[in-house]
Amino acid sequence: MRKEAEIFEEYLKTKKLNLTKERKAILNQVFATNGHLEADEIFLRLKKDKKDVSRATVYRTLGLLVDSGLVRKVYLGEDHIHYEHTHGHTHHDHLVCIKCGKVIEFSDKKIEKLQALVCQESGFKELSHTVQIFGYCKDCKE
Amino acid sequence: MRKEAEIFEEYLKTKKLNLTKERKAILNQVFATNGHLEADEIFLRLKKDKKDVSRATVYRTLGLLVDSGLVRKVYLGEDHIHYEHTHGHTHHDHLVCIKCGKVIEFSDKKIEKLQALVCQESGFKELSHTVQIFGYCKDCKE
DNA sequence: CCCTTTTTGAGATTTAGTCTCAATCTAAAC
DNA sequence: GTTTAGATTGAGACTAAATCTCAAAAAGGG
Ligand SMILES: [Mn+2]
Ligand SMILES: [Mn+2]
Ligand SMILES: [Zn+2]
Ligand SMILES: [Zn+2]
Repeated sequence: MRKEAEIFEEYLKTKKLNLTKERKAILNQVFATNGHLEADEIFLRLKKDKKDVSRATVYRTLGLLVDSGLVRKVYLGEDHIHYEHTHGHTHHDHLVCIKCGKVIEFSDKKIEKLQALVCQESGFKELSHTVQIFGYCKDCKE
Repeated sequence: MRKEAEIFEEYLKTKKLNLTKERKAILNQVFATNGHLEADEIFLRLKKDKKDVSRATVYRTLGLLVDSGLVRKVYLGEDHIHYEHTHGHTHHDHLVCIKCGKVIEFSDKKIEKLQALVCQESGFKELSHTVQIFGYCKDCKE
């Protein structure tokens, strides 16, 4: 498994961009966190760590990380986007509890295969997908 | 197939709310449109039709329509929500072309069944789900 | 060192959506 | 038909996510 900083730097090079200390700090913060992060959380954590970076740079860098394929956006039914790193994880999708907010990850090869089939039938070239199932988790249903 | 206004009125009654002319205008606008609407589009169309309704009322009523089950929110990868009416349609999900913006609808019973199975295994009670597949449509891929 | 390009941060801006509140409407009770 | 409590609305203030602007700073290649 190659290190994510290495991959990111390589990606940046192809765009003639540099891996600055700000970008590295954001990368590290994203990969230090398991689960689903919001942009502002990254901004605030870096501030606490005295690795201050502006909000603009956080958003700009998240965009680069998504483009590089190391990170993806996740829509969890809220009014803002979450991010999760994908490097070193198998692809998965989400069950979202609308009561307690818990997010359960699942992956299902069969579903993925059928989705690929749907795309094939439409002549559609898939780049990514997201599946969200909203409802009540085990603890919240009744 | 029961008329949507009837269903909406019934739903409103259970909440001790009335089907006002503003709510009716919004309902009509939503059901007059096939495809995916944004809140502001509804606001502007009503303005053009001289059936002026405030933005606040549009958002408030869309919330009621979603709660009533006649309409659902659709996330298409943009920074705002789309709405589509569900009454009289079979459930479907979406392929979204990231180049031309086209949205292709699909439905697949097998996928739905497998999703239900995933929920069952997690003890999760599904209320709704959305699947979005992003990529290039037939005309845009190459 | 010079020169060009990249990068950044502060803060302004945009935009979706929500909230407030006073005025108006509704409907049921009298 | 009057009264009255509750529902409804619109204008515009407000919030929050995300983007944009632009001048200053940093980096990189000679
Ligand atoms: Mn996840
Ligand atoms: Mn649709
Ligand atoms: Zn829960
Ligand atoms: Zn297309």
